Amino acid sequence: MEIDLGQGRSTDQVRPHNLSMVLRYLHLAGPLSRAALTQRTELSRSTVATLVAELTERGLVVEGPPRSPSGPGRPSPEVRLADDGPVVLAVEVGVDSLAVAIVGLGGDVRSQVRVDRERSPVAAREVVAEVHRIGGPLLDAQPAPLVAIGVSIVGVVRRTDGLVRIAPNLGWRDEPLGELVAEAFGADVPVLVGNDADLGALAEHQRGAGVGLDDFVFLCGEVGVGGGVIMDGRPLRGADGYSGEVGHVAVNPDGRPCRCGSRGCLETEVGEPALLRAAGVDPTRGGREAVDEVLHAAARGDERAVRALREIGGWLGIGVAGIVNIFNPRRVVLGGYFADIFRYVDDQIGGALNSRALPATGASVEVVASRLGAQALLLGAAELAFAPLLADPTLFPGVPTETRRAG
Amino acid sequence: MEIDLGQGRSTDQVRPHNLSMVLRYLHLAGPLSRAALTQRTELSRSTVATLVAELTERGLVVEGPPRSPSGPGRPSPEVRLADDGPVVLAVEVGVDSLAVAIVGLGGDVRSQVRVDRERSPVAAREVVAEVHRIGGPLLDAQPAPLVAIGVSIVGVVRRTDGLVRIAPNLGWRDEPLGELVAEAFGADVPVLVGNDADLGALAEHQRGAGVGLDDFVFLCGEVGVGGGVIMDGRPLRGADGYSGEVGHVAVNPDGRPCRCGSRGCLETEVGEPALLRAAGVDPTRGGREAVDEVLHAAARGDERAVRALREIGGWLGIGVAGIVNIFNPRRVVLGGYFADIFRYVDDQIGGALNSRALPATGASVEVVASRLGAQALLLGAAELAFAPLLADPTLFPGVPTETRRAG
DNA sequence: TAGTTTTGGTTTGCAACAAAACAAACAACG
DNA sequence: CGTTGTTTGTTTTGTTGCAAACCAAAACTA
Repeated sequence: MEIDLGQGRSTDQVRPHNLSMVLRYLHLAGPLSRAALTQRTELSRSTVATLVAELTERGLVVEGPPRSPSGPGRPSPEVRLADDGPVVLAVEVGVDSLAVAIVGLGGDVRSQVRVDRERSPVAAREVVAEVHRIGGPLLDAQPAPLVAIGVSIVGVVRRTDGLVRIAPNLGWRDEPLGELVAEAFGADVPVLVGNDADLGALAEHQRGAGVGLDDFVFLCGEVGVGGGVIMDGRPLRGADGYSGEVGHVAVNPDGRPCRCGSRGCLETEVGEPALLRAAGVDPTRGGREAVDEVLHAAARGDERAVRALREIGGWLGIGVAGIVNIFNPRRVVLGGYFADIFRYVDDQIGGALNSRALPATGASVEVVASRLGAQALLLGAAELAFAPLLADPTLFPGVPTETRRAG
Repeated sequence: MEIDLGQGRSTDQVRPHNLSMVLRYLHLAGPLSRAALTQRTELSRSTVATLVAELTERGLVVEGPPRSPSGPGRPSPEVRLADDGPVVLAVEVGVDSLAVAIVGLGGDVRSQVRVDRERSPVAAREVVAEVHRIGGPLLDAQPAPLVAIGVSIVGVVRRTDGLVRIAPNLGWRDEPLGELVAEAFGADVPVLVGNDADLGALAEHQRGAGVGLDDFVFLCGEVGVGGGVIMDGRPLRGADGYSGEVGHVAVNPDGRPCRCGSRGCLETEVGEPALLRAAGVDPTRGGREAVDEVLHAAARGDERAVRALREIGGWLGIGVAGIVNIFNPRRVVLGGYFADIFRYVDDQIGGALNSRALPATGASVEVVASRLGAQALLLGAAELAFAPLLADPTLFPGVPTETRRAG
């Protein structure tokens, strides 16, 4: 029961912190003049100069000529992320597809491959082999230094070690996905694994519909329903990293039984199979085309499709209202197939919020569709992989030039 | 859409941070030798010496003789919080009672008064007048400098300004409670208002059943059900501060209608009135005696009381399981009247967790009763009031001795 | 009483940022 | 086309705050 309040701070932790801040501004806001950096960081000009110099020396940023239309006064050189800076490998293991991408700082997707997948259980080793088959060439084809691998997975991931505790749609239990990936790529870089909805939230927070918001929830509709929560500007994790699993919020007392043992969970009522079933499409087909079929039918005015969407929208609204009551987010971002059906269910979600959310909480929330769409998970995986470097840019370049305090 | 990553850090922000850390260690862990402080903070001896010297000069701590049974080596003087250091006024506006206390650093309750209250709507001004009537003498009777007033209220509080948006049990809507209290006491100190469950969580985290845990949920049973959530060591707030309002999680599809417009909410199924009604006690009576009556009856083996407790336990278990799924806490702490009935409902909550919580999440959680009991809310209010001072001890003593950077 | 251990106190050194003074680069204006 | 004003980069100097090293002090141990 030792109380641990963390460590005291010494002067030499100031520098990494400030380096991190400058790098993160460039990472999120894009190229900025040195003058703009001094303004944003509220540091002095001399300090920003030394910080940029150090980042330049480390090969993370470059200073270019000032942007053309400058005002009066001496123009300030533009600082931007180096083209030959570090990259990460982002991997997305989804229900319907596998994707791999090379991503640089600033969310810059250098190359990308996506392949379809059968919607059936597969061994983890097979998936990893396939990932390596399509990802290997990408890695070989690019010269920039790889610093980490980030993996997004449709499943529940333990925070401490990245173990995939359960991934129902893949038929996995307790698969050490990170280790398998590291092994396959023979890479001596860290491999970080995250839940897809958590990573979607991360990506939307930084480059999507959650930019500038400290408190929002990302809701990801697939076969199941995943949730990723950002509170106070930081991902909600929980004791083991399972926080934000909102797929099993109860929405329909008379609903179908759920694999969690309950009945009428959000997941069973608004997962993709529920929509297809309601619309009279074979739910075992699944995938984007099946959903598109329903949407097209609805656009044509097909009665059954419209009714199906309305039904899903109703339950989704109830679920969103519950989530809003619990988390009090500023915004709810709908991703996965929810983004596709959003314009058909928007009104109903609004209605549910009006009738079921607590007045104070419901009034201040906004529901929108994902802005990153299919890219969200890959970008989130990249973000996960870049996180350590962004938190302490002195980790790069990798070869430690001097002894560093353990952390 | 300006991205704000906060400010860069300069060397002179290091000192306040380290002062804060030392003070918080003493605040939470009690008296510590200087040697122990160097160990915990991982700072050098010389730094700790100057930090303690500054805190001593500010009148926050004192150095006393070493504790008697010391080992070999030069004994290290014991540093403890100053007896004549700052105090706060803690106010608790509950359903059944009002309480006021003078609290020093370290959670030291110097004096305290509690009076019963009728369970009926009252004007905010009347409540505040009563608080002043019982709290004024306490303030007059103690010499230490008052630095803030903290108020716990059974209601939903807006974070930005402490406005009480709604307090159903008091019949309040949009009452500027903080302003009223400040006015009544004519005090020129800040008045901070917080939701009771949030403050209970804060108190349990620091001095109760949540000590040392980074992730836990405090569930407070009264007429309604409030929730306070600590995640990653910090209170969950949400966009407006309404986060953690778990009273309206759906637990019973066939339950009674709730004032929120839904039906079978956690609050309607396990609030105090639900227990009394199930046990055949007049629910309008309410209060501790009524609950005690049920508990005594159950202890005697009274069939109806036992069944009532089992019924409540069942719904509470379902609610807890839902909350556990969403937040993945390490522990759930039951406060308010839940603490009193805990030993009767323990098993059922465990059963519900087994059957309804997701395996990974449910396995790592523990449900316990509050350790602070009736003191929790007052201590939480005190903690709220002390928070600014603990975060930056240079705020004390109040008279600014030199210009300080705005922030 | 002498040796060992641990800590407090003091001095010295270093890292990092701020502030001030100066130089450079541009726009606007006459 | 030169002058003036504005803004920024650069260099120098000063300050803050922590660590490390050394010595002295205060206990225990034999």
